[in-house]
Amino acid sequence: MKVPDSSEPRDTRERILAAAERLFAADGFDASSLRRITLEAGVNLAAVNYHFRSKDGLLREILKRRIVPLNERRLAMLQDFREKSEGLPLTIDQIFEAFLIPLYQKAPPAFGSDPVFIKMLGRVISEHPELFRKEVREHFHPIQKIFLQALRETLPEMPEKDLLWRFQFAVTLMIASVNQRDRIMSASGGICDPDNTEDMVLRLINFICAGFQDRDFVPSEMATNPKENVVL
Amino acid sequence: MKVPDSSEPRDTRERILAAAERLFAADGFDASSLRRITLEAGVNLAAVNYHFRSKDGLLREILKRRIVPLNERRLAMLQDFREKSEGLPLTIDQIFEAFLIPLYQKAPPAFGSDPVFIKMLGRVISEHPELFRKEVREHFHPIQKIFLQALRETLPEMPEKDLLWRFQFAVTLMIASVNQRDRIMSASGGICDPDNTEDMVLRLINFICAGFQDRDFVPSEMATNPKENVVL
DNA sequence: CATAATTTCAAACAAGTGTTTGAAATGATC
DNA sequence: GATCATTTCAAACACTTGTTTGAAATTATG
Repeated sequence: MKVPDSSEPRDTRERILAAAERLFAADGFDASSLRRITLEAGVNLAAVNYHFRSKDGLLREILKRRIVPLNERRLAMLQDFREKSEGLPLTIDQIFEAFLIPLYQKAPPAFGSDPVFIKMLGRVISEHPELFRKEVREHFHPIQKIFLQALRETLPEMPEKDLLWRFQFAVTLMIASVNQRDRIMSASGGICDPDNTEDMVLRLINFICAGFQDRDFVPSEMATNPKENVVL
Repeated sequence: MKVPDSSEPRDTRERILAAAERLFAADGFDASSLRRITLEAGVNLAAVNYHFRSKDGLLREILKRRIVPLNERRLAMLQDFREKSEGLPLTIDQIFEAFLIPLYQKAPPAFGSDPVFIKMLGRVISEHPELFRKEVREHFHPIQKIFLQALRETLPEMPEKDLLWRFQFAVTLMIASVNQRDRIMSASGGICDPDNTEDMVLRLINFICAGFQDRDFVPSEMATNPKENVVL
């Protein structure tokens, strides 16, 4: 063993998964070489291909390990709210609390105070959207369906397309807020601190729920008929 | 010349810039090799290093070319609104129309119907946040300051920190909506179509402006005191 | 037209990538 | 304790990357 703190005997797989998740989140998928991952994990280079077939296989394994318990926590929280409200439709706040908060919780086993998984998710989604289309279809779509149904019960008068768009904006913002934490921090002059996860997620829920409120928005003529030759 | 449609004589620089911007937007910075870029541009491989010093230099040149006219269009639109409203504070809708719409316009010279630049921006921001920190400081921060000031005039009673956070959410969502267009399309079953740029940007403005409306949000006990050992 | 500066080009360079290999080490099983 | 399967390891493989080189072609200048 190369690493000094090698305690457990047969944890090669786990060490690789932990190091890879952390590096993917910090530097992205392509930028995290297998040599770097195996070095940080304290295992041999060939171990990744032995245990996970390929680098892609390693990513898929990380995803599988995280998504299932994440969605269980989401559904449990939604169920708790349902029991409390006894038949009445949930509030938008409750729906998005159940949808967002589990994402920003430390996933066991924890690798630090960061919500590493969603950070990794954001990076890989924008870097290699095709790499886990299958996992998205298999694990995210069913959950999304459940939460969309809850939203429909709460907002029965909202047109389907409006509801869908706003929900997609919510998911997009949810992912990107973690992904762009550096930009947020620097652009706000350090006043907005995405590392204060609890503060950020509550503000996020508040912003998203406000976005579901109806308002009468009439785009200006400049928006619909932009002048000059630049067309929208 | 390798390319069949070589018409103009000394446009090597422009051809590289155009091909690179398109490829960076479509596949990301790392995934777009100089060989691919120069092949699509119909120029020699070494031309990039000759004209732009390095691959990083090429990216910086693209950024410089786009950001300046973009911000000019933003300020012009803001000024138009100011003249129309004669001293009165602008509406939130007007502020974000001026901030967002120029971003989604085709930038001249146009390479297609896509708003290529913001797509590229989103990819590079999440892939290499450090690569254009300087450009952000130099060109984005001043603009942001102007629009934040306008928001402050419109919402004088909102606490500074709340205003800043919501503005950062707006910027984050603005970038990510283009960046995650594939995910949005697939997750909504094709109902939400980000390629319909005009529709998306109007919905985006509506969603963002709603997020600036005040509402009384009290996080549930589950949000502030999550049960079990998973801490926020 | 000759000379000088600029630009293009094919070729090679050094470094890094994911993956494979086959032998050594370790583990479990009888 | 011998036999078998599993796991580890150093080394090499085939490939791609951004960059450099020095000569050829082109353009501009006197």
